[in-house]
Amino acid sequence: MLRKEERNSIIEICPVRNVIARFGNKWALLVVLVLSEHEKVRFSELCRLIPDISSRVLSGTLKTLEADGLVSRTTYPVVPPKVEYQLTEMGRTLVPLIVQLTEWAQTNMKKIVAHRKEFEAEDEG
Amino acid sequence: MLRKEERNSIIEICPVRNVIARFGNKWALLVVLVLSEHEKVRFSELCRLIPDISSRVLSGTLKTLEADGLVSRTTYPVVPPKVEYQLTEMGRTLVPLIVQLTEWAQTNMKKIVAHRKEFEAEDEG
DNA sequence: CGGCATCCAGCCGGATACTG
DNA sequence: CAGTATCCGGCTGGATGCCG
Repeated sequence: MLRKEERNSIIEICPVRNVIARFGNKWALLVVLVLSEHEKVRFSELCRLIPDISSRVLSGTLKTLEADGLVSRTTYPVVPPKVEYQLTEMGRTLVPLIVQLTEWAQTNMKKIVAHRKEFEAEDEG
Repeated sequence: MLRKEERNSIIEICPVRNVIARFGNKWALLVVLVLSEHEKVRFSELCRLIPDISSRVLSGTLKTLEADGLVSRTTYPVVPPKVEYQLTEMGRTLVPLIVQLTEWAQTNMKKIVAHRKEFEAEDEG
């Protein structure tokens, strides 16, 4: 779950790598984004909001985010169980960056895709 | 190299996922960052500037970035071969975002690491 | 010098099934 | 409901070696 330290090297000196590693997580950013839009979200809600994620992976993603202190988890002692997730303060500070990222992506995606096609084409010929 | 389309789902509708996928690439962001600091860089220079990357992986990373149109590659017809990489205009627009990301990381890393330790500790107990 | 080919290990995440 | 357990395929990236 928590990746194990990533052996030595620049990595230890460079905090970025650690963060980026999180973002490498296929669903982490999306989960943060979704949480940023909903205040408090139950596990099953997240499952519905992100249809393609399996419960196992969602669970793992949330646990990582929680471990990092980006997400907090609240359990209610009721039956059936109820658990709510929400962004922490720190988690919320990350949101604007992710949004910018998505905006950049939306702005440039067409060009990128086009360029990629071109590139592959040349590669073939 | 170019990951193959990622099967259907939100993914296709959501450009973000594509971009994030790139950033998931272990070295992509760092390469962009390094390129942003050096204008034109030769392959071997990059190898030195990022000691932990293997030539094979660096090559792949650069090719992906090139395919996306974030990096341009110039070959000089000389012996021994000389190849220079540099950011494209679009690539440069990405740099500020990466920088912000790194700044966020630097700002929050201590807290994150601490939180992670705590979390693991509880988990054990 | 600037790669690509090959090989190979580890991790990531998907599917499925099962619990308190 | 909210996960965990298990199994497993695929991709990523590291090491090494060769080639124009």
